[in-house]
Amino acid sequence: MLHLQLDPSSGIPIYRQMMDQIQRYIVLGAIGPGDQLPSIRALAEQLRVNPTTVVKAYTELEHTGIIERQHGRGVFVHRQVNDVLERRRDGLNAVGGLDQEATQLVFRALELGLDPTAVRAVVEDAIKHIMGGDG
Amino acid sequence: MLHLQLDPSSGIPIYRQMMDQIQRYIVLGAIGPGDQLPSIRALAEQLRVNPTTVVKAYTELEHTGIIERQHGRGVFVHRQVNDVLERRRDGLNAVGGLDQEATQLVFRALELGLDPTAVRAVVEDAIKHIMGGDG
Amino acid sequence: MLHLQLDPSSGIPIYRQMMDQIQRYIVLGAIGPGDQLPSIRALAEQLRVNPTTVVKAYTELEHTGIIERQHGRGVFVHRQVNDVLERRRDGLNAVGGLDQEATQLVFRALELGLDPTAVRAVVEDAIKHIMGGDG
Amino acid sequence: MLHLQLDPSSGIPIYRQMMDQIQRYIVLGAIGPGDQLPSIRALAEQLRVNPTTVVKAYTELEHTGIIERQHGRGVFVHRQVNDVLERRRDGLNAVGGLDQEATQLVFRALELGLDPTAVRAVVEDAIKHIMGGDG
DNA sequence: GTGGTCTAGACCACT
DNA sequence: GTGGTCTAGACCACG
Repeated sequence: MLHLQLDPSSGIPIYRQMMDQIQRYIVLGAIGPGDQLPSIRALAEQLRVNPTTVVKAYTELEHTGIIERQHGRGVFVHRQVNDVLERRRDGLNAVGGLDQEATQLVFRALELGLDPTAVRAVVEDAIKHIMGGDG
Repeated sequence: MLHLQLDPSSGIPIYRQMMDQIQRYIVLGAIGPGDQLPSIRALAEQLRVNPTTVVKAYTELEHTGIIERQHGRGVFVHRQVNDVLERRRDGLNAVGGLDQEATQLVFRALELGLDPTAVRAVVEDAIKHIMGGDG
Repeated sequence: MLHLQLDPSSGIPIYRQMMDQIQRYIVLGAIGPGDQLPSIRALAEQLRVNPTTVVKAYTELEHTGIIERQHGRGVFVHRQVNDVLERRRDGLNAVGGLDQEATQLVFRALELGLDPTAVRAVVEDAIKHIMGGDG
Repeated sequence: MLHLQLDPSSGIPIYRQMMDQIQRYIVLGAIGPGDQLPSIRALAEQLRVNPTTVVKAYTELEHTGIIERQHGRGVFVHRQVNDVLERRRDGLNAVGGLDQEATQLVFRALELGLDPTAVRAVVEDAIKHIMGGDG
């Protein structure tokens, strides 16, 4: 059962929040290649969001090759999803790995008035949250 | 002389880019409490953007308590800006405005096959890189 | 149906008049937490003002925590609006209740050359105007 | 010695704050007809404001007949200031520039959970406090 | 000179 | 449909 946590007032588009979280389930192995995802209608009802929002999230994920929609059958994790992730791994490495994102994070922290120690704490929290509490 | 670098095609609103960079100047100490900022018109001209866009950036920064606008006189770094930053430091440790970004970072790391220790190292490098280079 | 009365020649900015009146509707309980407010375009049309003026009123009200804007969905009375009003109540009490404002009012009256009886009359009018269910 | 208290960040124009307070001194009898007021230059220096701001305050007060400027001699409380105040008393009872302020006061009271009777009491206290304590 | 407000209208993003 | 951003330009108010 796919459980997504949405925050309409976060400033991040709902369809984006959905995409990110579905991707994470896949990366963490909670769902794998060929697994079926909830129907648009079901997910929309469950999350109390507009069906078109689900459509947008699924469409974007399909464009990236993460999922595949089969007419009349449903939505599934793409059978070659691991290839996609693999290719992405290489792509990120080519650009220089996570350095840029980490730098960005630290800058954002400074802009918010946090000091380095606070940044480390936030990162630790994220690590704990992801590695420890997965479904 | 405040120099801002704008990227109109980044997807990030121009006023947001301005806010972030001005905040950054303040956090890094390039400008301090009471210092005057460029006038709306001057900054608009310099950056080749519409004055109302500058107004929006300044207005939002004023709402956060970072700057202070004085009708007929100009725009200034708020005299109690350090109090504001201090309060943020305390307040945002619990609320975690950076949580999502940090989570994103860790997930990207997972996609790359890195472990938590490697993430910490990357973040440390970023901190050193940024904090070590100030005058 | 939210009915706002604007006076363009009052010297008070239109967006400020809108803010004040919407706030009053909420304080008086005419609209409550979660209720939807008129769309920007609808309100602009109804009041014959520019949509950006409505945007400004709504933006400021959002900053105070009174309302909540949801991209693509609409504008709503903030679900925790009562918390905001509560905090404001406390704030006013901390500063010394209404004494300061009342004193200010009487002083202003003196500056205008009014005597105490006239002040009482003005206050009575305000009470009648608000409590008496104005059109 | 005229002592004015200015708050540049109150939102109220500085020249207006000056006008209000000078008027208040006169209404309360601290200074009377024919008394000399500080020179523009002296007042500007004392209050650390732009001389043109003092000029504006004095000019506006002169237009209302509250003060008179005598070329080369200085600025004085108008010798017929009491006539002006008298005329106002008669004329402005109906117009009431205080309506909005009174309305604000009543609304704040509502936010505090006070009823109309309590508002009247607060206003009475303010009147007593001001009228009772004059020289 | 400064900032404050408002208009008219375009184009984009989200639900 | 909704809100979000940006432009161009006018006019007003303040110091």
